[in-house]
Amino acid sequence: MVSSNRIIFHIDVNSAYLSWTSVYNLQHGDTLDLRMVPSVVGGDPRSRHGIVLAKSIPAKKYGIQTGEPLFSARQKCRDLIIVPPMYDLYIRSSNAMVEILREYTPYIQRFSIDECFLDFAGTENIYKDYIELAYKIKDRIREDLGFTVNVGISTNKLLAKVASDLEKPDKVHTLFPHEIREKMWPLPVENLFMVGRATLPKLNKMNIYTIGDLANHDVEILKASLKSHGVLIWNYANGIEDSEVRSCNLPEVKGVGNSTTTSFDVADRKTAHMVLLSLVETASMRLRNLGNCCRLVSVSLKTSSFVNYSHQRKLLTPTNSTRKIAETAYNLFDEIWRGEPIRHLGVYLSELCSSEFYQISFLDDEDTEKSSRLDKAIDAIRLKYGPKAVMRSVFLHSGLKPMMGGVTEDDYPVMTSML
DNA sequence: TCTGGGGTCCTAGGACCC
DNA sequence: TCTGGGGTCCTAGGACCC
Repeated sequence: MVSSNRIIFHIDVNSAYLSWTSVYNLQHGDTLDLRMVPSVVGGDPRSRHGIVLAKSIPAKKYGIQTGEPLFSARQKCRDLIIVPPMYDLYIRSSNAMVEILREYTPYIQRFSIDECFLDFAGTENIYKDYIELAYKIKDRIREDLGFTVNVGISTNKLLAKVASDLEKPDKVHTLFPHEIREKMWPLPVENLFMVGRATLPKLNKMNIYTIGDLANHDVEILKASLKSHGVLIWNYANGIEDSEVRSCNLPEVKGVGNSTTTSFDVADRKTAHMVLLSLVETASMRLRNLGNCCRLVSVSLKTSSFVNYSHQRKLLTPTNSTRKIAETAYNLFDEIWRGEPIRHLGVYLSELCSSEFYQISFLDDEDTEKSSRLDKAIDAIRLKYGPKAVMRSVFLHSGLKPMMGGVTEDDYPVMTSML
């Protein structure tokens, strides 16, 4: 049951990756504050990872956007400073922030590495003024940790999130239901959560340009053309949203996947299999760490001309065996590959179930049991000595990493399109 | 030196069953 | 005896988020 007058905060780290790198640099003797100059965090173009992951506010003024190629970002600003990502630092910075937030309420949902929802249910007698509280939290994070956040305040998560996005950086905004018309409706419709680059042109075609235009459009017409998504964004435009701040009972993981853009085009089956094996090593280890088996294995690929396709297969019995999953992935790949040069390969394991059930049946199949014990032993060594401690001999001198894809120990909160 | 990687959810079409 | 129709499962593709 959701109370109608909840108080929800949305905390959003300003230019998260960039701020965190900047603070780290300043703390280590650097004198330049990257946040004050046109700068971005970006991948390495030599390995074909050259996109903007985060931008400073001055970089934004040049029209630089997250996700855009560094090549094009540099054309917009010749003096652009580009720094590499530091993922370990980002996880530590995120955790440090959450530790502070926990002092104010136990009801915290980590929505992504740099965003949290806070629910202040049952605190009416503790906090007299929530706006004052928001300033206190914001300033506390800045003083203790050195980076700034925006705080959005409202009665549901959607409105709080829109509020925190209003004006940056280092700001507190409210967006209560009575303020929707004045503060939210004039905004461009693409600012609304869940209106992405495919939906925007469809809305524009219907003469919808602002969130207010969407809110006041006939919902039946939206439903006819955009199906359930049309109803969802119409509700959002009207501030209607009632999901819980999920601080516990987190939804179970639906699947684990790893994918990679290779530093060169893969042109032969054998190399493709090696990349797939490397991805399966990472994904299946994550699966085992979760205590799960999967029943569905999917392989996806992107060609050098950016065409995507995928293929999947349901297994007769669930598994978490590296060998079994890799063999399935090889077969799937061989069945779909049309022979073009490959830029990107991915493996996704889903339809998960607990691995405990299958412990017993391992005894039936000597081969499966052996393979499971081997996986376990290798996982333990990698946990203790690092992922490079054990590698399959095929990777020796291959120039390929034996375990591709990220998210291992510190499985940080997943980012999703669900509130 | 041009375009990432981790997710969740939805839809459409075809197979298959009764 | 000139072609229904509902339900479910499977698969591929694409939407969205950060």
